[in-house]
Amino acid sequence: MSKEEAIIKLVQAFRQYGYEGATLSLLSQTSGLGKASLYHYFPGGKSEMAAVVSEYVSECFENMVLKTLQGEGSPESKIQAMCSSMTDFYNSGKNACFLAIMSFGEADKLFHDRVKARLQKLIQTLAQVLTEAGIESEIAQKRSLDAVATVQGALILVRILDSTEPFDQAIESIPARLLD
Amino acid sequence: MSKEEAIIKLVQAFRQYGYEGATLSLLSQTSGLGKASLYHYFPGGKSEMAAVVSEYVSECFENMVLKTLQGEGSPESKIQAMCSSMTDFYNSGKNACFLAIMSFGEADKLFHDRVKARLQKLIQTLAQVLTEAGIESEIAQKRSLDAVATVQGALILVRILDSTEPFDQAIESIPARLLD
DNA sequence: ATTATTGTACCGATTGTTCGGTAAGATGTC
DNA sequence: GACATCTTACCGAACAATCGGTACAATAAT
Repeated sequence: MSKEEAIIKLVQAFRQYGYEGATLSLLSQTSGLGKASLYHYFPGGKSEMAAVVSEYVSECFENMVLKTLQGEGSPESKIQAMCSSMTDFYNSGKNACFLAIMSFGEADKLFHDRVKARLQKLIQTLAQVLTEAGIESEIAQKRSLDAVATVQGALILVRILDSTEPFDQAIESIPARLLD
Repeated sequence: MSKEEAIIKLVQAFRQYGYEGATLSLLSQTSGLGKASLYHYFPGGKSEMAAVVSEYVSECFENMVLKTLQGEGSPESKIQAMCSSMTDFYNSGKNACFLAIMSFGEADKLFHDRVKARLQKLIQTLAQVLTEAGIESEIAQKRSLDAVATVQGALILVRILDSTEPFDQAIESIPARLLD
């Protein structure tokens, strides 16, 4: 098994159980690798596993979602593309957000700065697109923040309510909410 | 120390560290009670502590927030009152939402149904106020869902970004968003 | 005197982690 | 081509520490 294959399997475990809840034996079980083998790939132990997995997910997010905002095209089409890619990335809301997962308890102490930076980058990138659309910088910032919060909240509601409706609805509302 | 005082102290621990992260020694340390004392008050152990604390927080929420939606008065004033009481309840966003905390990992398995029911009650109560304001039932449902998601998301952003601005902004936007 | 509360010592199980070692393939030496 | 060497991938077993939980005696309160 390659390291990347291992990482992909670990993503699921951390997403579902959180940092504290994802025990080594669970990670071993989920990945199909023995505990000692996990330490072969991640000498830094559990925190390195979470860090590497976090990095991997962030790269996926950048390639799948952020990239749609940075290319050519009208702001409207970019935002539409972002909504579409977000639906894929979060699997219609069934995937919890890794940043949110890593903002609790021990994980927060370990990764707070990195998580914060990643979220700021998302908000800033989104706000940039809005200014391209002629929206004043301060308002663009506010709307980006609002959009990100709405999606984050929707991800929580999906998990609690056992329905993807909150996510679908949130995504649907994003374009109009950002561009007025 | 009375049981209620103990509960109040336990709230902080669960809120900050989550269910899995709140170890018994941490709960003992935070509450100032020895393990034996904790088991005296909560014979069911950690899961009972979480359940009782969860119940306590929910009652607080009902008395502080939901009650403002159920009394007399215009829908506008009720919603304004809800926003105000929510700001108190969540301490301007610095307090994480207990329902969200309890929707992860092991806690989700233990309390999923109860958490789901509480959230549904909030959404339904809010939608009820909107229908009083003459808004069509289906739209009322959607807007309530959206408002709750926005607040939930804002609570996450506050924690990650170390700023209460997302929460303040979310609360500020709620009345207009609900009543058009 | 009785009940409620608590500190201490302990339990088995599980935590994250490390060690020693195996199997296989690549690499080098002759 | 044959042998030794080295790296990579992996695992079973054990480590100290901590987990959630219990038993019981001591203390405090009534």
